[in-house]
Amino acid sequence: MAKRFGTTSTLAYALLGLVARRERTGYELAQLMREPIGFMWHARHSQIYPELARLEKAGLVRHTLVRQAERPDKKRYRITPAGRAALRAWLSSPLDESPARDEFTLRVFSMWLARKSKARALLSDELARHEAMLRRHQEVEVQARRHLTLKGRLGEMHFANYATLRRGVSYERHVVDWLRWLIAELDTR
Amino acid sequence: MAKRFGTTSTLAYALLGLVARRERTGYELAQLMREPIGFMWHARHSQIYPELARLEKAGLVRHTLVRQAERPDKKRYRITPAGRAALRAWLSSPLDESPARDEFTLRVFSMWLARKSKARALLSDELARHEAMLRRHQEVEVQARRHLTLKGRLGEMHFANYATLRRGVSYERHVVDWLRWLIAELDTR
DNA sequence: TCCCTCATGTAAAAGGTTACATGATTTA
DNA sequence: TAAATCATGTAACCTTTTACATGAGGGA
Repeated sequence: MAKRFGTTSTLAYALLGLVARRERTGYELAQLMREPIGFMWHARHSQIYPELARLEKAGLVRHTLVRQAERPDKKRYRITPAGRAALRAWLSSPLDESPARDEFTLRVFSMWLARKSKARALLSDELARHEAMLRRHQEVEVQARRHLTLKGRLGEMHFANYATLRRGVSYERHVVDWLRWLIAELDTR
Repeated sequence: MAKRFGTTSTLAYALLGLVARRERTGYELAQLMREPIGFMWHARHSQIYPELARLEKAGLVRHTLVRQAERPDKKRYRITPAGRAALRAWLSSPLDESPARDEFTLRVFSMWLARKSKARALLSDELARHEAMLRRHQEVEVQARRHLTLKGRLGEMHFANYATLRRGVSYERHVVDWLRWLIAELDTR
């Protein structure tokens, strides 16, 4: 009979998804939650450390202590078979659409209250930010494409990386296009 | 000297943005947080009613009681000059990027663990959902375009509506394109 | 008869951010 | 000398979800 694992949050699966790929310390996971996977799910170290403890209590990960001389000791976590099974089960579990929270678009919705100069500033700032993001994503995408020739499990893992990066590029491109259209419209009126 | 309004959450501005357009009851706001504005910022009635009370205490909205015979009485809220000022100030306040939380892409990131049939099911379900959303957005966009000829404040308000809808259409189109690419890639490998 | 709509709230719990706490080593 | 990196944690607070609570009227 299979064990139940209490309430398992999405953060848990974000962490499991990273630890499934290779062993990680809490510190490393906190770094990763900024950049590569952070574009999909963000978390701070204050949330990560307790969550790792919970995952370990549930038997989904286990850690070994790595003693260090010049640096603080660290805990290296790896996924257990139960953890991998939980992650796999989550993949095909029903997905209910996550509530949208887009503060920028919310501002655009009330933009008609602002003076045109303020509105323009808001839009061009955002455009600059997304143009920078687009460039950054594209650079990483080029690197990721190199690993694509691999076959088997490892190849599929690299392909998953590549697929999520493509999404990032596609997303930023759509935002940039929309913002450029919006700025042009605003200048015409 | 201008009054300070404690900590004002993004939800507060979502509500103010709606009440600035026309008087609303809490119940109506809760409906709106599902569909039109709900695509930008979502909230439940259990969050909305207390927030309206806070906004009123801060002097940003005021309500009048509307007595009804066959239905429960309701509170009709309208924005105050201070509320409109707060909303305007928020528009040009510094915007820090909101943390990404996209459970679907997170699943794609760990998709390599699943059997191909499961992965396909996950992707085509999501594709169907976004294709439906795209159609729905496009329909509303057509209606919104009709109001675009108006001039002045009202015209700019309708333009803001139209702009956010365009964003919705653009977003859904990017997701649909990405998912179609991903499914095609998966079938090729 | 049962569920949905209208209409407003409160309470408990979960999820997430900010701040507090420590301490050695390296870089500017 | 000041700040950043490595490395782990806890506590207080705010935000959001889920559940509890009430009650009349209309439609399947």
